[in-house]
Formats: sequence, C-alpha cells, structure tokens
Amino acid sequence: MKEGPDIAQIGALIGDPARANMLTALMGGKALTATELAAAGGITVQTASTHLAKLEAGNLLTQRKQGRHRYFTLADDSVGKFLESIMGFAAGRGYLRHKPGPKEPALRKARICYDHLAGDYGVRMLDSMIGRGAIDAIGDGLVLTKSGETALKDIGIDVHTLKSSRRPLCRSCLDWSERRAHLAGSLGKALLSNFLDKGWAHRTAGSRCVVFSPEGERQFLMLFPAIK
Amino acid sequence: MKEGPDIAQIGALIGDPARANMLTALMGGKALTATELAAAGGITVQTASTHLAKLEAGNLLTQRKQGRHRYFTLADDSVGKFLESIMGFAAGRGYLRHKPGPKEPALRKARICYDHLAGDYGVRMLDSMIGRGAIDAIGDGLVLTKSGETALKDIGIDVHTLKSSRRPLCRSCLDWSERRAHLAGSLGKALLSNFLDKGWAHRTAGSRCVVFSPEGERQFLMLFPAIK
DNA sequence: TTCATAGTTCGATCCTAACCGAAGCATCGT
DNA sequence: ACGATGCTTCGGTTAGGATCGAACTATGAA
Repeated sequence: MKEGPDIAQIGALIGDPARANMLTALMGGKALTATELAAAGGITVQTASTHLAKLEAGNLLTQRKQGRHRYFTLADDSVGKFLESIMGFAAGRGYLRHKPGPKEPALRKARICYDHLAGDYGVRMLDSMIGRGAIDAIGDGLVLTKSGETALKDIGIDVHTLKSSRRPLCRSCLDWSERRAHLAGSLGKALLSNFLDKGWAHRTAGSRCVVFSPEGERQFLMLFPAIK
Repeated sequence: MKEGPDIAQIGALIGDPARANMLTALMGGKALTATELAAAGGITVQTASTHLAKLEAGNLLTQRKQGRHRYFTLADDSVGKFLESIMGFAAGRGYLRHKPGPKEPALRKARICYDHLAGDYGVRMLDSMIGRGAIDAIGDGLVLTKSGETALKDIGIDVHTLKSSRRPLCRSCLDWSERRAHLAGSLGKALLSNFLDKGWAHRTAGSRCVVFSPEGERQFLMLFPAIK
C-alpha cells in the first residue's frame, strides 16, 4: 500500500503559511537573515527560528553563519525548481495570496526566479532569442546556436566558461505569470547578472521585483525586440 | 511582502499523510472509488470523504459519479506532473514512507507514472531508443527521429495520429527511483498501452507496479537492448 | 418493498503544532 | 568589561483540524 517517496512531509513543510511566505521570499535568490525572514513570514523571530530549523532539517534550506547573522538560502536549485512548479500550478488555479495589489504589475513585468529573469521581460527575452536564431527550441529543450554564442560574446558573456560548469547551460522554466517559458540555467543566470552589473536594472529590497532604469529598459528592448 | 501565488494551501493539501497517500495512489492513473482511497490512506470512509471534498475543492481531484460509486482521478495531468516533481525531490533527500519492503524492488523495476512507464524499465527504454537513434536528446528535450517513427510503426504505433493531439509527443520525466529521465508525453503513453494490449505486462491492483509476463519481458528486453 | 452497499454529514473528542513572552547564548562594537 | 543586537530555547496557551461513531441520503439488487 505504502509505496514510493513520502511527499506528505514536504507538503507539510510548505503547507504552513508562514513557512510558505519565507520560502517564497527566498525564491528571490538572495540570502536572507532570520529576522528578515520573520518579517516576510509575518511572525516573531522566535517562531521564525523554529520554522527555519524545521525547514533546514527537511533539507529545504541551508544556513551560513556570518558574524552574528545567519543567512538562509534555498538548499539547492532543485528546491527552487519544484517550488516554482507548484507556483505554476497554483497560479493557474487561482490560488492567490491577496487581491492583485500595486506591486503585482511590476512583479509580472520583471522578477527574479531564483537566479534568472522571469515575468514578461523574461519571456520576451527568450522569445526574441529564439526568433532571431540565437537559441533553438527543440521539443522541451533549448540549445544555444553558434550565432547565439557570438552574439552573447558581444554583450560581454563568455559562454565558454559557462559551459565548463556542471550545470546545464540552457533550461526552460515555466513562468507562472505569463504561463510560458523563460530562460533558466547558467546562461539565464549570466544574462541577469550582466544586466544588473551594467546598471540596466536593480533588485528591490524585500521583493522579487526587478526594476529597470529608463536607459536600461531602452537597451533591453532594443537588444531583445518583440517577435511578431 | 505578499507576492505571487499561494503555495501554502497546496502544500497543506499535500501535507496530510492520509491525503498524500491517496494522491500517490491516484498517480497510478486509474480512477479509484472513495472506499478504495480510504484504504489507500489508511483511514475510515467518513474521514476519507472529508479529505476528498477538500482535495476536490482545491482543484487537485475530479470525481465522476457512476451508479453508487464515485470515481476519483487527478484533476489534470498538470497535477500528476507537479506531484512527480515533488516525489523526485523527496526521493533524492531520503523522504521515504517506510523501510524498503518486498514491493519496493518491483516498484523500482517497472511502475506507472500517471500514464506512462517508469522505473528501471522506463529508463532503459528511453536510453535504448536514444542509443539506437530513434530519439534525439537535445538539451532537456526529446525529439523523435524519422527512423524512430518507422520503427514504432513496426510495433503498431501510428505516430501520425499521436502528433495531431495537442499534447507534446515526447517529454522527459524525471524518475524518482532511477534519478534519470524516462519517456512521458503522448508517445510514452502509447508505448505503455501497446505493451498492456499485447499482454506483455499488466497492472497490479491497488499499486503502481507494472508486472511483465515472462514472454513479455523477453520481448521487451529484446526490443530495447541495454546500451553500454 | 426491503435489504445491502456506497458515500456524506454531524457532533464530539483529541492531539498536534503554531504562537509568543521570557530567559538564555553568541557575537559585535565601544 | 559592558551593552546592544541577532538568534535560539523553554514553557504554557490556544486553535485548527484530523479522526471516528452514529445517523442520514442515494443507488442498486432481490
């Protein structure tokens, strides 16, 4: 009767609203302290502490001590991945934590998905790269083409070093707001870093939103024209 | 602070052991009655009834009345998909519902993953098809080749009709026991149906196990030789 | 009609776990 | 050394929800 892995424990860990909010906050990819996470969860630090201990025991989080702070991050990108898959389902079925508020449009426009760009802009970027032949979409998979590689070199991304990492270069990730794929993998991460480094965009504190500067937005839209 | 979809509600639904067991049972793809699900969850029918109502309200299940029975199935293959993604994570982190029992080996060998073949045999089948060039693995994606299409025709699968469906033909699905990919999508489903129709294998009641007959096993192993 | 089976609803019990106040460590700055 | 800050542990309270017995509804069989 009892077969296979136990999903109940994981479900229970995610099932508490405070913990779910903390996990969602950590989907931003940034390491957060226990106090910050307590705020994100809407609870006191004591309560947060016990929650964090449970999440860590469940291998969903890891912590790193730094001075008198403890920085928590998702244990692994596999955690971010299956959380996003649940979010995708949740979004499709109208599981929303609130009525769409003022932050919502900004979040749908551009946000961080663990370590890469998501939202309208994330989807546009991938579509544009596919449209101009920088990336081939084959079945579920994404493959960087030769011409794509040289184009990336021009904007300052050395694909060669990325390839040496064990992590896949291109990976598609389902976007919960757009319900279409955006670009994940080490290349997705590199592109986001590139934009942030250039000052085209910056992250907002305590949120997954990514805000583009006027100039950055201009450059981005020019670099990734819409495909009709 | 509160952004994005609410994963807590879904987590809570999965987080109860009885509900998780019922959902896992439904991953077998077969429609089950409330009484059968109560047994799968290890609870009385009254309790099961309230659980099932909650799961249905949460859009994880649908029911179909037939006479005095109510048959429950997963609402959608998207449910099966994200459940499997959680299972994949759970299996990798040692979340097991029990010490490995007598059924465990059979389950690892061949089982149903919603509607296609998983386990050792599922992984072997995909590896073998890739090895002989019937399927190309490109990045994350899988693509059926011309030669693969004709080979499938020989065993009685008409790829053309499958292609007309909206569902993707080939899709890779992470196997929680083998931790490698097996073949999902409409082709994965068609292959499993094909084996069952030919009598090579049959499902076992109340379990996700797929049991091959001696002759069926011989044929299967011959058709999908191991790749070294 | 009458009985049996499948399932739901109600009511009451009971237990887990979330929660916070207070106190205790650990680390940093001065 | 001393206070301030970040975090954990302990203890006691409370609330939510899982559970089942019993009663009720619905469908099928005889």
